Amino acid sequence: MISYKREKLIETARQLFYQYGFHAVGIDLILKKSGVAKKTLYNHFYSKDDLILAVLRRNDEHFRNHFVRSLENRGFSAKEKLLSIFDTTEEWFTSSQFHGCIFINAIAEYSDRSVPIHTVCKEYKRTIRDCIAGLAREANASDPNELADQLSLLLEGATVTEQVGAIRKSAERAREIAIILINRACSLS
Amino acid sequence: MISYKREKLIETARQLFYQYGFHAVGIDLILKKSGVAKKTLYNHFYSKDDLILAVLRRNDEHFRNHFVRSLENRGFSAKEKLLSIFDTTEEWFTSSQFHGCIFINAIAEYSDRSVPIHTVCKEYKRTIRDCIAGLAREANASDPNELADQLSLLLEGATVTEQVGAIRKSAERAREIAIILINRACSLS
DNA sequence: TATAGAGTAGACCGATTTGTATAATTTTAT
DNA sequence: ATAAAATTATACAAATCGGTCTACTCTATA
Repeated sequence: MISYKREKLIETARQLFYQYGFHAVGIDLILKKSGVAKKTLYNHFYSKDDLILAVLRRNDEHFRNHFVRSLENRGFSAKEKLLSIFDTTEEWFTSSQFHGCIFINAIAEYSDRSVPIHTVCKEYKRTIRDCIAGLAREANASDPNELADQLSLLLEGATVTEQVGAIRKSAERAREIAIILINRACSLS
Repeated sequence: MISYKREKLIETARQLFYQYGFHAVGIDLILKKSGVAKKTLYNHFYSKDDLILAVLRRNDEHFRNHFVRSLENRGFSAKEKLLSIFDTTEEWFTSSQFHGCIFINAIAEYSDRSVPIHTVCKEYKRTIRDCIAGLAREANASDPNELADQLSLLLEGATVTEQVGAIRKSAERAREIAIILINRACSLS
């Protein structure tokens, strides 16, 4: 028995927070856009921060599923999968309504490392890195952890650069650098 | 004839915006922390957004001065200067009260590309890239613009990764990748 | 048919938001 | 020294903030 109102709230809030920011978007706007009553919101969530947490966790699930699935479909070898990360990323960039990484955006507004919103974002980033490290291990990289950290750095850099919009073709650029790093780390295999 | 009150407001606002975000920090808090009267603020600035713009422009000046000066002092050859970017960056990361790049943080809260706050941030990023491109040209890189874009991407990636805090030693990592890219681009000289 | 759970609309709360207005006081320049 | 400018403290406005609460409606199931 899932609640459609709850889903509707999360999805509406996600879109608004992603585009306009977390502090900039008020509860009332979310209610108006979703067509849900205020009481219902506070029936499902303790507070606005709790709703934000739900949005981030939902985004985590969706994004990670999308991430992993696209890796499965795209590459055959682990090395190809590592590279295809940047193809998936490029598709993300060119999709409509791209406003960077919502977790990065959230951390920009919640810098206090002790608040749950911050830690959830940090954990997500760690999970993605570990996912990449698994692929690097599969690809027999000499130092899979280091390669994962490197590719993560490229990913973040491309995402933020694309968000700013002052420099173009970030995903392609990150991909090219990734080729160099992957070949370097997997030269033995 | 510079206004001390104006300077005080900008610096106080800079600290608060940088740590807590732009929407999260209200005018009243800035006034309280700076010890300046509200009328004085609106005598110097049209609005809160105008104050934010002043903060960003001030940050632009300071950061760019610091950036260029540290490059002058550190490296001797253009190639060394390019690399020393990441030493300067590492110092920045380890300084107290690091909360990422204020321009990136601002863009996260003001995604609308038509608002001045967004464009000022974008222009800043472009200026830094062009500064790096100048060094790359000095270093006789085969494609100085491409090298500048690559190093900018590394810089952004390291900054955001450090801000999140899930992966350590981002500046050193970016530096190591930079060595590879610089040597590749300047192999002829 | 009766009941319980979930949702709705909207009033209401106190606090806070950006920004204006007023009047007294201090600083500055000539 | 005097006039002008700048700054002060504070009250005020209108809107919005997150959140609580009441009263009413709808629907599913026992």
